[in-house]
Amino acid sequence: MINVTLPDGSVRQYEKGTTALDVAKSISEGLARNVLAARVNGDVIDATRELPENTTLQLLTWNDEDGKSTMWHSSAHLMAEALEFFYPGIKLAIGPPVANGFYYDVDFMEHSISEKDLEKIEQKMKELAKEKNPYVRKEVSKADAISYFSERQDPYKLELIDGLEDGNITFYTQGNFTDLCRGPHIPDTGFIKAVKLTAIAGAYWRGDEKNKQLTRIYGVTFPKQSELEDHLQKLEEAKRRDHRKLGKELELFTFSQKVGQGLPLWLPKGAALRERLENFLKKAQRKAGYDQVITPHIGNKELYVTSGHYAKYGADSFQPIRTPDPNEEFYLKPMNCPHHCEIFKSKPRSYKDLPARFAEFGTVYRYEQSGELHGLTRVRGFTQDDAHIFCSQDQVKDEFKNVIDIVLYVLKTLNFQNFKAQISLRDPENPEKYIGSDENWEKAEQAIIEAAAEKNLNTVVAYGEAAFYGPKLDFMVQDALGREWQLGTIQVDYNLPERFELEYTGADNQKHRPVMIHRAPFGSMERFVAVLLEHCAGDFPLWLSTEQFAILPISEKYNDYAENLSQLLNNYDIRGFVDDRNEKIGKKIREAELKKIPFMLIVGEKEAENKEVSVRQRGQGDKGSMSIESFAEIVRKAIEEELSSNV
RNA sequence: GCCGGUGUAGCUCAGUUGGCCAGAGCAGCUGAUUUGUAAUCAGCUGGUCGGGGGUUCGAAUCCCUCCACCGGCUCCA
Repeated sequence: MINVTLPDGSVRQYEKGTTALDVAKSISEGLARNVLAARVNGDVIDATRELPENTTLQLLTWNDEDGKSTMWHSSAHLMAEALEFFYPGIKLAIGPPVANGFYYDVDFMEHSISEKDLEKIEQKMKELAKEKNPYVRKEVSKADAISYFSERQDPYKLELIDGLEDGNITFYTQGNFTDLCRGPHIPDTGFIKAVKLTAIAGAYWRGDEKNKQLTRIYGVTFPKQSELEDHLQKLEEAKRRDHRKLGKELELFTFSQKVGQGLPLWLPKGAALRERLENFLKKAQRKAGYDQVITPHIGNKELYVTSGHYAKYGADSFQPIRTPDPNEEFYLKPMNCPHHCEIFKSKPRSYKDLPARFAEFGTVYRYEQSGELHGLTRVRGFTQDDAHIFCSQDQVKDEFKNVIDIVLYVLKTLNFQNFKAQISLRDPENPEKYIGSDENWEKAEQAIIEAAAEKNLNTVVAYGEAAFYGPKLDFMVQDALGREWQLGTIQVDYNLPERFELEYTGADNQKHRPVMIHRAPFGSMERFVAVLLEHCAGDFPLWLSTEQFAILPISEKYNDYAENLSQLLNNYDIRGFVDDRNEKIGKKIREAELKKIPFMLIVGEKEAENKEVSVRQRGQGDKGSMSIESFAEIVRKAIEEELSSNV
């Protein structure tokens, strides 16, 4: 007999040879139908494998992340089976589950495949799924594994086997398909009820662009057709919120082939939005003791030789700007830090001057690979809400906490609840990759960890993700498709103060090297606006809206009254316009709603007589009539509330 | 940069077995209408069919090439 401990703490006894699936059946048939895999003593294994004598068991279903990924992993095998049916002789590389489904990388050899072929592959997968073929696990020796894939002339699997230990190799077979695989897998293909192959893309073998490029097919499967439909609906919603689409519709920004790839043009409404965000942050920074500075868009080559960026990125960036003097070269600035270092150096500094905080909305240019460009999130010219703090090592922690406060204020004011904070530290295995003394690194890493803890941040620690010049703390949020984007960042830098030979005089009258902290709460104006657009679907908070109200006269007779109201609201510092076109009220309302204007003020005979306005709120409909003063008060209070989210 | 896809009016899109002057809706302009909470009606304007080259009696449609965009890969100070 074996003892099985379930998550609720209860212990049950079973015959030797019992599987997780048997346990599920003993609890209920319904549960058994939903069990995709099992967590046994911490490891996720097939639900069909024999349980050890003392087992802590958790049955995994579609509601568990591990259940889901097991299903998707099995789906990748199912897709491979279908692919081999249509394209005999193809070579399979790897087929793992990912965040939103699975993929398989395939070398199609002489075959070619396009999106049109996906449907027939889906159909075949569904057919195969209906056969309810079990996924059968088999342990094989390394020699047998090699001989199996040698016969099939699959160089990719052979390379993978080469890296595996003998005695630790397993094959999984379902139907007519056998694959090298660690598993685990779902009990049989019948669990897969809905299939959607989503995309074809290129991917390099082992992610190295020197290797052969394979064809990657992405797909997603579900245990119910309705779940697939929900998923597709979510994708539609994501498309609706896409910042590129909204940016065009709301006339915020555009691109021009003539101006160049990745170089956004901010339209009047977009520029107004940006200005509001900048002022919002400037105000917060002023309170936090920052000084605003301004530096030019280009810098002498010497500046970047000193900073080290010339050696590292010179050849892959925008090429130099020349002058009539053949010995002179200027570069577009790829970052603001070197300029700010020179500002620090502009006069002797004392410890009493520290921390010095220089802030600039600095526009920088980076030659990103053309395939990397994406709307406003990845561009070649962008404006960082940059600042550099020069402080002593002892001040790092407090400065970090102050910056965290600003970042949180920004995220909270704009209603980003689902952000992640990542602490990036050294890779303990490769200490030689980093510059700066061990002691300073130790101190800085500790300072970040403590600052984050004291600010109650929910953090993940990533070893080896630090920059070569210092550890950092990044804030990530998700876009409409669930892709993660880094917004705010705070980085410690030991490199530039060294290279620029920055120093200050300490209380001991000795020269000391300051620590530099880079930070950008938005990240960049471009990326932040993009993510914000997707986050709020274009429904900006009132304080950010370019047009806070639209006055809609019922007929042209009331245009004068409307114009007066508009002036009045302007005096209250509320922005908006009068839609004095000769159109029906229904049309004016529709268009104002589509333009995402927060308040529509409808005026006609009644309102003109009673000196009132009829207020309609975006997405909520009629709010009734009131005086213009009451309306102004409502707006004032709403904005005050939006901006008061103190940390 | 690489793989795959797309490019027709300001916007959204029809039109591709090569063939009458390249179409629609919205937007814009003109006029009628003077309107009560998500589209009033009529007329008009607008396109080197992404750029260049080629095949053909004839090209939006077929071929070559370049550019941009989209989905990925790689990269991201």
